[in-house]
Amino acid sequence: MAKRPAAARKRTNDPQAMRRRVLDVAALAFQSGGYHSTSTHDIMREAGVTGGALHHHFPTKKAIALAVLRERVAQAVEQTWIAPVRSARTVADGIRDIFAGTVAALDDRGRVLGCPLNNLALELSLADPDLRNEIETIFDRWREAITGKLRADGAAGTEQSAPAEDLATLVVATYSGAMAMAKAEQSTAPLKVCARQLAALLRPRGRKPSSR
Amino acid sequence: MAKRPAAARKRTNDPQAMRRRVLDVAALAFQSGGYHSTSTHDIMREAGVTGGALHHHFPTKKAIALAVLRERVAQAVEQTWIAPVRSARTVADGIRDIFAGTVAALDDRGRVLGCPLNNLALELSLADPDLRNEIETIFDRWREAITGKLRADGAAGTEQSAPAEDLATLVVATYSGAMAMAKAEQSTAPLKVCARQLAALLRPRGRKPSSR
Amino acid sequence: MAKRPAAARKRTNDPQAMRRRVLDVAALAFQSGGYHSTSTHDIMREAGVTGGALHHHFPTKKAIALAVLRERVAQAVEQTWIAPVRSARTVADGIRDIFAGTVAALDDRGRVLGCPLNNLALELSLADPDLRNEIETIFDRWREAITGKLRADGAAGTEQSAPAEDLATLVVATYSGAMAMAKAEQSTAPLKVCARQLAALLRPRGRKPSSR
Amino acid sequence: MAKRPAAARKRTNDPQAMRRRVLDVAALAFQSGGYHSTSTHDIMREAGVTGGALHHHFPTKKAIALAVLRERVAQAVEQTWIAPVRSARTVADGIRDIFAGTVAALDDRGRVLGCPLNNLALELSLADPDLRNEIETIFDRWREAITGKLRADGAAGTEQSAPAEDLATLVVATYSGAMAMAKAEQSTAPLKVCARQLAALLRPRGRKPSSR
DNA sequence: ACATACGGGACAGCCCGTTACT
DNA sequence: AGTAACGGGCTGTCCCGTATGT
Repeated sequence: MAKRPAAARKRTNDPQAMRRRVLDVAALAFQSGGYHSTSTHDIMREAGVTGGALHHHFPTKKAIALAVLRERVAQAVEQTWIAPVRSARTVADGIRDIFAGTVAALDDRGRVLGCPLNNLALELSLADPDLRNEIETIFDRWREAITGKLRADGAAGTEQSAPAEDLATLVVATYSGAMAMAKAEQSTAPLKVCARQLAALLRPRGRKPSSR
Repeated sequence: MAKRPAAARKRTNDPQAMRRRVLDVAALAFQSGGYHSTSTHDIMREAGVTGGALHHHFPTKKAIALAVLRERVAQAVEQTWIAPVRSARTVADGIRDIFAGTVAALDDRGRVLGCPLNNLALELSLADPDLRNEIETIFDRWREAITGKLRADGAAGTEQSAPAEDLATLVVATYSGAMAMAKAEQSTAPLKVCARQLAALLRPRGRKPSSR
Repeated sequence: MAKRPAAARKRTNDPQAMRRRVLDVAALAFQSGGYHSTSTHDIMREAGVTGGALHHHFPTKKAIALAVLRERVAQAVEQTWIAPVRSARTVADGIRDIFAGTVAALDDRGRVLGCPLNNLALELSLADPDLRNEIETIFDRWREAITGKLRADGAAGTEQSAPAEDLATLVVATYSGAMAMAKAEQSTAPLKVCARQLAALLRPRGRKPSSR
Repeated sequence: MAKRPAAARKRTNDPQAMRRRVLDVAALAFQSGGYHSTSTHDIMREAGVTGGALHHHFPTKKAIALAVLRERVAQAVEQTWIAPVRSARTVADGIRDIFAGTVAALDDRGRVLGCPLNNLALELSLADPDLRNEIETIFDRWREAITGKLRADGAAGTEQSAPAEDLATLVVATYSGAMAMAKAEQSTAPLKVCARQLAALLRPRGRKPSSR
């Protein structure tokens, strides 16, 4: 009672899988070579998708970038930062583990590709307002997750010397910058160093901080 | 008996000026739109240079990028960071002033173009080893200048809790990351926040900060 | 137990209305921008029709063109020329009124789109024999209507100096050419001028024209 | 001590020849298939020109169309209409000869390609203001040449019953329309018919035509 | 030192048509 | 009858680099 003979090669419509494949390929390519260096043909070839199909799902290259930001980069930030920070005992613990995890992942791989958000942020922020907006949103959510956790820490007795928002900004900035340096030097050293510094900064100081 | 009247003569043999013009234009274009988004024709048009002349000075586009890194970006880092840090009273003072100066400069202008070194670093580090090398060198010099000054501070009695190299890395990373966020948000707020945090961090512990 | 609520139901099975909408949209688009400049997607979007539905009614783009010629352009010629000429008192009167009506219609609208038959004739006559054939047929019917009326006029006492077929050809050619010039100049002036000339030509010789 | 062996294939820069080749090919292609049906690749292949060279001389396809209008179509109108009309004994004679020449030329060839000006006029007048402007200019010059000659005829004793401008418009419109019909029917018959009618119209009234 | 002409190959986007599916 | 996914190929444009010419 098979509806279809196995021999006949048929096209099977599976838009979600195709869309997923395209975004996976594009996300990797954008991170490896950047947005402008990645041609739509590269994506098509790599994802095994024809031009017509690609154009059906993403009318322009920018649409791919937007979807990558929304459905891949945001998700990556969520998985590697937001969720771990929230589930960590304290922010300091979370950050330490996140840095350590990132370093381990990079050491496993050969090349340091850098932070996907940062890569696209620097390349596209000035190029297009829509993309910039999306990028900003991801940065905001990232920062807010840390802010929230810092406040929770404070409420739990771990006092901080500075406003939670500011500390969160510092953390995000330092991570981003360390990633940029790691990419430029092709070494995880900057990440390790910055992890230590941030840990020291976030560690409750032995005695009450004088004031400020 | 010249075919063209002297008045219409446009060609002024001044290779150095031409080279300078090309690099100025390219440096700005690379920062505004990135390396790949800037075509050689853009540069030619903007600099008022023909293809032949451009090719005479820079055989390839990569050569322009290299020259921009060596003669413009390195110089910018030298002027905005290395020299000020060296001539400052302490690292903390220097950094505070540098951040303040950067913020002021950005506020004057409309758009936040980001750190030229960082921009090119993220776009080109993986694309070409020569360029990556050049970028790494600039990062190194930058960090070393801070390291040296931190050591001098320490010798002068201002103690630091962490190795000078590590603190320098943190400073560079934080500045780079803050610049990335500033570019993404088109706001100088991240720079201001990070400046405050770095200042607190570099301030000798145990006693009240002088003022500010 | 439908998956979609009845309110959101959009699909109204009305093949004739859909077909009519497609042809209306296509006829206008072909006249405004030409056949080749109008994409099937333009038509689909404008008519609110999906690709499959369009393909169901018209397997190819050429089929749309054929249908537009047969069911829209031919009809337009019939309405604006053939019927008015037949029902006019004399050919001269009919032509005068037709030109006047056309001028009035164009003056009302902003742009002079030109004669739909002429537009498609010049663009498609050489491209496809079937289309050319259809176009020729419409031209023939147009000319024959005028020829017949001229003969009737002659039988009624209004003599003509030339064969009716030739005069009809002249009228059609002059109208077409005047329309082309009107389109090129975006002005109805050529039509007005040619209308006067044709009127003078068709006016019975030998005695003074009554008026106008 | 020859600098180079004769066997080596050399590139010889001949911009004018290349430009001429491109325009010749484009003019023919635009007339045969129309502007939109002619791809730039067609032109490149046919003219033996590479993409880079084509782009150097004509940055856009529209630039090719403009040049074709200015340097080929305008020239064709000048050669086939303006010059002959001016050098003819009377307008009537000139028009008769021009129509006859056109018919002869078309009969020689297999296909009736139509009037190049008219073809482009109908296809491009609404598409682009610059092109429309150029087309209008050519129409104007054409009409003015006839107008001028008509006035000269009048001064020489051959009276006309209508303003010279109007008669010129009629002539141009009738020729254009006859050409459109000729193209649609792939026959020179409409041209012959219209030639006779125009001749009769331009013949001074009141006395029998000499002969022919 | 500088200018113009040119070579090829890519780029993103769009085209028309078809096929799977409801 | 109608929808959405999909196939490839083509479009105009632009790219960087080089060769020819002054």
